[in-house]
Amino acid sequence: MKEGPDISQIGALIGDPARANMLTALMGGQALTATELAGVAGITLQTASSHLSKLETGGLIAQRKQGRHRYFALADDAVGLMLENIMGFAANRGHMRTRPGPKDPALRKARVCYNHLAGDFGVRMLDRLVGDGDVTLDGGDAALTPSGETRIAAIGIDLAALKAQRRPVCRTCLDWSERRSHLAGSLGEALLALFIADGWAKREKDSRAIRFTAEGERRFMALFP
Amino acid sequence: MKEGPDISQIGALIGDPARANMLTALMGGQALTATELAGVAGITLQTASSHLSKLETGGLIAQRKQGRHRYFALADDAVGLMLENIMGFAANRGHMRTRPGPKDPALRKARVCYNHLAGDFGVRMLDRLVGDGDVTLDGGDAALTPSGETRIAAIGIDLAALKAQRRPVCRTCLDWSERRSHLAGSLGEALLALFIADGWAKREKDSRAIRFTAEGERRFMALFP
DNA sequence: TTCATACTTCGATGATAGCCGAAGCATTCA
DNA sequence: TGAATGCTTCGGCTATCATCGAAGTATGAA
Repeated sequence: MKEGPDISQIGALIGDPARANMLTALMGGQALTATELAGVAGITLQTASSHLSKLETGGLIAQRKQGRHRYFALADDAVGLMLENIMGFAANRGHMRTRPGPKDPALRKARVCYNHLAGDFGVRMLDRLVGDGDVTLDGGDAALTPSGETRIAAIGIDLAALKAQRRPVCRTCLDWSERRSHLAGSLGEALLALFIADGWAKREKDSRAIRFTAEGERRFMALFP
Repeated sequence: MKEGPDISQIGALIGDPARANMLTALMGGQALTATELAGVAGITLQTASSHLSKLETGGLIAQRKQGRHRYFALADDAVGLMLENIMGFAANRGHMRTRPGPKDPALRKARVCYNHLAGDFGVRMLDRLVGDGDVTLDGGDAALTPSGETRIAAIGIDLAALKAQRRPVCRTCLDWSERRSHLAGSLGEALLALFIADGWAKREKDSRAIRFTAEGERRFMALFP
């Protein structure tokens, strides 16, 4: 026995409630300071610092120093994909944090998944792109077809800039609430950023929820009917 | 905060080395007794029993009584998919169990992923089916096209029987060694079972590795060139 | 320089949980 | 019926680790 990767180290990192809360908060996509993360986990700064260093050596998060602040964020997309995957399983087995709160429907409708759009809206968008032949799927990978490139460029995304990066442009990510995939990768990130920059939607304070304005929702539905 | 599913419970279950070893062993797909699982985890029967009851109430495994034996197995496909996903991440971050052993190449070539074929062979098979237009992908879901149904039936799979079941016929599963998807679902299970029943391949003892005979490999390559 | 903020490190404490020995059920076999 | 096997439950031990107070380091502001 003793073959293959060791999942217990990753599991142990996620297994502590304080660390799990921090990771869930970081799934919101914004980099947070140690003090903020201590707040969401409900622990003191010292304890949080200890947790954060463990998460960092485990490769789950990365920090960026900026002045006297240290901003922590998920290490990369892969962490977000894995966490969303586990969330899907947990939701499936009834491992919910508490009773479903009032924010639950909003989360299921539209939320941030690390850096891209998830929930009903996110799934709908990918469904439409695939259905129209603009995106092809190949396992966890995805790719834009020529017609898709035209469509995305028409929306106002600078595709050349995305392709210049090393990370994949298109990826799929399993949605925990819809149990279907939505669009991740640098394109997924750019699309969400565009929706927010154009005022179609904005992030709720201290939550992963995304709220579309009436006008924004109308335009979104027009783009992905 | 405190929104969405709680990943810490799942993480804690996977986070203990003994339990992680048991789950990895069960990824081999065969149901094992408490005594056997205690062996792979390197602990006594009493301790193993305690771990197993935790895994069961957590929804990760299920037991089947048979005479004076109790056979434990992963609860369902979803558990296998999640574990393989975490393994992929762990391998990616260098969380390996030990140094890569002699069995490592064999595992990467072909192995069992709960109940279906994984590794290079598994990925190749799905690639071919998708490339030939026999399987279409849609996020984590997949579906057979009419031409695919003909092809699968020609191989000798009773598709009607698979469709009669409630579980999905086609699913994709992210492969930890190849970092691409292979075919899961009842069709993935049926195909592996067929390869073994026809003597093309057989399971290695006490390992997830699958060894193809020379003749079996030739036939497999002819089917999925 | 002095003070304040942001965070880390050290040290001590306490609770959790893994672990095993022993005893208790349940099933099968002789 | 008695003995053996397979597994669970109980009780106590121990080690780990999360936690926080206190002290230390680093950056920025006054």
